Amino acid sequence: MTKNEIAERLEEIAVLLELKGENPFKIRAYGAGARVLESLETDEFEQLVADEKLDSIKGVGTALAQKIGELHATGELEFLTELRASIAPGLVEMLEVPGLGAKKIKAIHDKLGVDTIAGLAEACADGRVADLAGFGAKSQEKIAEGIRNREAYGKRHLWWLANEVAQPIVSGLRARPEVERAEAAGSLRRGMETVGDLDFIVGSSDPAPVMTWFCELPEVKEITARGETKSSVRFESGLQADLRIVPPAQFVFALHHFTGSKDHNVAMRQRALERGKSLSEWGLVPAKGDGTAKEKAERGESVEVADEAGLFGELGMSFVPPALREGLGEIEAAEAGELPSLVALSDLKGAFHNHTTSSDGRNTLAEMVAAAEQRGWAYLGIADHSKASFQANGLDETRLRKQIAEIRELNGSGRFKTHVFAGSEVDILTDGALDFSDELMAELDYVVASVHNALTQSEADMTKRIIRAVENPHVTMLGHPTGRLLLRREASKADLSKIIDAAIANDTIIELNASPWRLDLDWRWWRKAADRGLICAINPDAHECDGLDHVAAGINSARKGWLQPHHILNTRSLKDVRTCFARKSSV
DNA sequence: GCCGTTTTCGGCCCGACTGTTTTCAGTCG
Repeated sequence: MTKNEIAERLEEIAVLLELKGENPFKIRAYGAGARVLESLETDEFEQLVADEKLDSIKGVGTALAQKIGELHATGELEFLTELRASIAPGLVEMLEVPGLGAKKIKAIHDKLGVDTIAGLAEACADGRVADLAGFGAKSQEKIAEGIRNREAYGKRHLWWLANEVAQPIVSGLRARPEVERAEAAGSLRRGMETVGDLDFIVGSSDPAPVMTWFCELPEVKEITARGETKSSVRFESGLQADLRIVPPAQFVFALHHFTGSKDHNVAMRQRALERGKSLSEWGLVPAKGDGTAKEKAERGESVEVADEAGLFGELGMSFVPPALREGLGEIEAAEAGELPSLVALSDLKGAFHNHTTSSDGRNTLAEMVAAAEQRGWAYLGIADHSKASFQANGLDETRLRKQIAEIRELNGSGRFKTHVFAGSEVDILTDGALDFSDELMAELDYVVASVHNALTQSEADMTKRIIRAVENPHVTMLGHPTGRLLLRREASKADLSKIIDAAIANDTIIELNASPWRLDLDWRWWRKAADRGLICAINPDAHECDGLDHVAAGINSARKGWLQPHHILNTRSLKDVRTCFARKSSV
């Protein structure tokens, strides 16, 4: 069993133990074990298993090492099998209902004998839930509502769409006279590919009118909590938003706290404690002394900081950009002054994977180039679909040659300042062969090779198929390597480690497809891959002019992957990109 | 279940809000 599959099993154990009412710290240990496994490189993990050194991993002790070892060797774990058998799957599902946690689910199960969502809905309908100790009419109605809207409430939201909702709210908050500072925090600020809910942090000494303004936004469908300093609302789409208002002096601490991630915060707090201080959303206060952190902060015992850089500085660290705050080594790097200078949107000088009306785009070649010029890009790559993608009106050899000629003519005309590269998004056929001949591909400036069919091949077949394409000397870059569509379609099964190795060995670039629905290759792979020499191309996969702006989503992911400008092809000058393409095509 | 420059036991991050309670447990982030 692979390391990520093992991590999933540990996560499952954590959930099941929670429903059993186990010691919360034991539960946390399983969850922490799962996360630490996910962060390990596969080779590293396999070595540790071979050496029987699993317990040398921080967060993995004797018990977890034994269980991980058993899962790795046999793919099964008796402990888990028994645990599963002892808990009805319906109880696990109930965790998705807002307001229901392990304790309440246990009470419902123990006292009412209910072990399915349907059974719970019935128990709400006939009033049995309200009669339970610790429950009442309101809890019952909330649970019933949660079951009815389970699908919409449980759903995550694409970063891009959530950001479109969030930005006007941030602007609206900042425009209010009572508001000194306002930011969107949470996973949105960290640039995660999907977002569970929105978190707004406001610094103000007069919170009441701000709270009212927020709760009365026209798009609010329901107010799920309303207090003096915190309110939660739900929008029509099911997206939930929280507003927290703190005194201006505490704004930076609250912003940092609610930006997260949880792992990052835990590490930051531990670091503060090592220095005799306690960090919370209220401030950075001495760990010793009377009262809670909040009380100390209110007595003025917190250090004062003007911004987050000041907060990190107090803990002897350089500023950690929100994108890196995932608890994946950023604390250590910041302490050592070894944080990367992350790539920024302004570093991009163009992009390579874009479509026109020749295949399935909505704008013509000239319109797309004009849009690139408007954005100040030095170059734009056109890579329309190849003939195998007939559903996308892919170009055959004749139409492609005609397009190449058009592009050469456009470049020669001097009509646009933006240079156009003639490329193609060539289908990787089922067996790994390419949809165009080597001769035709040699006529292009570059080739993006992508998989568009037979996405459900076995891992072995898909890996072999993609590697064969990556090894073709005419393939400049691999497009959307896993084919995933966020929240809609799972990634294809493939051994990405092997594919990355093959790309590095063959001087082939891998795309970070910046379409907000794809963000593929996922940011979690990039840090180590780039360290080993993999070059990235951030490509919007634009199907219309405005689609070029999706590079911003790609930049978010690239930053999360610790990428710097020199890791990314499209930060290079026109001249350098030409050199890179020429080297590849002269092979 | 994990961890240790207070090391083999006793901690483990912490606060807001809700609902059901009369002082707090549960959920959430």
